[in-house]
Amino acid sequence: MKEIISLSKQRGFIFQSSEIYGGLKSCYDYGPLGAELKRNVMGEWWRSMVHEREDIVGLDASIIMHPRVWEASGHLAGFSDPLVDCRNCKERFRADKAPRAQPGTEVEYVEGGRKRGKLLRKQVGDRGYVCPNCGSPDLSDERKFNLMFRTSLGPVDPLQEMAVALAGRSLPAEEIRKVLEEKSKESAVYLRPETAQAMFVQFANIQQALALKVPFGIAQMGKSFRNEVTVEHFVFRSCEFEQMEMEYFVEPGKQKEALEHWKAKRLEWYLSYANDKSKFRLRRHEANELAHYADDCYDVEYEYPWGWGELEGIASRTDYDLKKHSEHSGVPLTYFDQEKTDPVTGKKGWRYTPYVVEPAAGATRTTLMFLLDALAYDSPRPDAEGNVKTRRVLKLHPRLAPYKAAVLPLVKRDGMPELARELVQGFFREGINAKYDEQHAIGRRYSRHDEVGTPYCLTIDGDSLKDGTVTIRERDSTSQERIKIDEALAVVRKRLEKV
RNA sequence: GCGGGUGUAGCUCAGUGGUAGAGCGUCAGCUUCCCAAGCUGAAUGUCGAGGGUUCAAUCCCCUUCACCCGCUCCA
Repeated sequence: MKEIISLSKQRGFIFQSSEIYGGLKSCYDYGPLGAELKRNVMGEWWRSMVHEREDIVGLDASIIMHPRVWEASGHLAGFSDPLVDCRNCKERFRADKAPRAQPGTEVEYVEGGRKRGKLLRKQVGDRGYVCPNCGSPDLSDERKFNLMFRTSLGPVDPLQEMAVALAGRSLPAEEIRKVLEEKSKESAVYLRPETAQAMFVQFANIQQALALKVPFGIAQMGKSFRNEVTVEHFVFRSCEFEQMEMEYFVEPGKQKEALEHWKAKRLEWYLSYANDKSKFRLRRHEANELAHYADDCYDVEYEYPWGWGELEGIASRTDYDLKKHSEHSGVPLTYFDQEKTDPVTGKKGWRYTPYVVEPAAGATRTTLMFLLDALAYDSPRPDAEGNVKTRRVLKLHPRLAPYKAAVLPLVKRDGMPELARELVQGFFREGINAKYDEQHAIGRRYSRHDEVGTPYCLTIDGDSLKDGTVTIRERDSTSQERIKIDEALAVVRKRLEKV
């Protein structure tokens, strides 16, 4: 992990946010190379999910939505669970998920929450639960921890409203909180904690505008925000992250089939870009870990340096979301199929609320995963000087690589730079991100491009000027072949084609 | 949030209670026609931030910020 963090910084993939100010917890910036990589990851997702599918369309919704969206989705309630710290074992847990115990009864627990040690006794408090980890009733106060970022929309400063409301009044903490809550609620809006809701909220608009027939899907990529309890593992879990989600709407009863389709399809997508296919797996959720809206769920997991972790969740969300939004908004979010027979009435024509299968991937995580998957070291070998060097190379899939080709004049004279610049312009005209590079000796340029994953290096040498050929060097094997300059573009384009 | 660790040049790291070092990299010049080449020269640090102890702190103490490794939830 340290390797990839270090490489990320050295080569301009990922920097810590606001680093000169000491950095900001869990916030990261994608540098020149990282920006390209992440764009490519997301571009490939969009291509496979939207462009190559007749049944899926795209959406790019506002990050700030009507606050009632989150009321309907359950995020406002579900995301403000009371959290409690255990004073004995220091565990932090959700009060509503803690084991219940009769207030007043005396319980035994081990000091520090260890397996063996001093036995302590204490009565269960009025709240009627104990620590799920060590069983101790010695707990901190419940604290509300809202996972959504809240801000205020509009020019009115809610703090001023609060100040006026509270001026000169002496109230207990609970009362003050009520006033603050009420005053802030008037202008309160939230940064979306997932992109999914917009696709439910715009279901009817999209279905009608494009005259879509079930089954169909709506896909969206973009930023989401969550005040995570703990942030960890570099960009793996951060408060600001990027998602790639798709909601696939199907006829009730067809969700199982769709889930099967998407779990296979999505795993295959990752594998088609990855080097080490043994590090991927599908894991089915246990009944007790399913979200309240889901009736089944699979995770695509990757074996990160710290163990197996999630890349994408493929959930069968039932008709929960559309129904909830329909209830809260009063707008029917249903689909009418003229051909089908209504199973209840037996008449032709069936109006129903579609079921949803949702492959929801983390774009930020996927970017990190591809970096981890790509990092490789060749076996050490001596260089021209006899010093043993280990080649570090990012074996990124060519379609994900920030630069597709580097165009290098072997030396900076005799017209080589001019010819190389001409060639690189040709790539730009084709929309292929190539890089002209004339700094340093050729070996060092190869090495730098290996480290950022550039799959092909095209070198203009003396022969190029005479016979119009160029050498093309392949990143992983470092082998070279000589091709015609006129054909260089076509050769690279051909190799970039998705297999 | 708790425990353990880390923070010194662009990067990787060494170091000492008395005005800071290496390797690599960077820049300039010369040389160089294929895998981090050579020679010459040059630049670079509020030693993470704030406070304290001290004649003197990068080093000792306190606070704080950030990251890494464990413990738990999500994409």
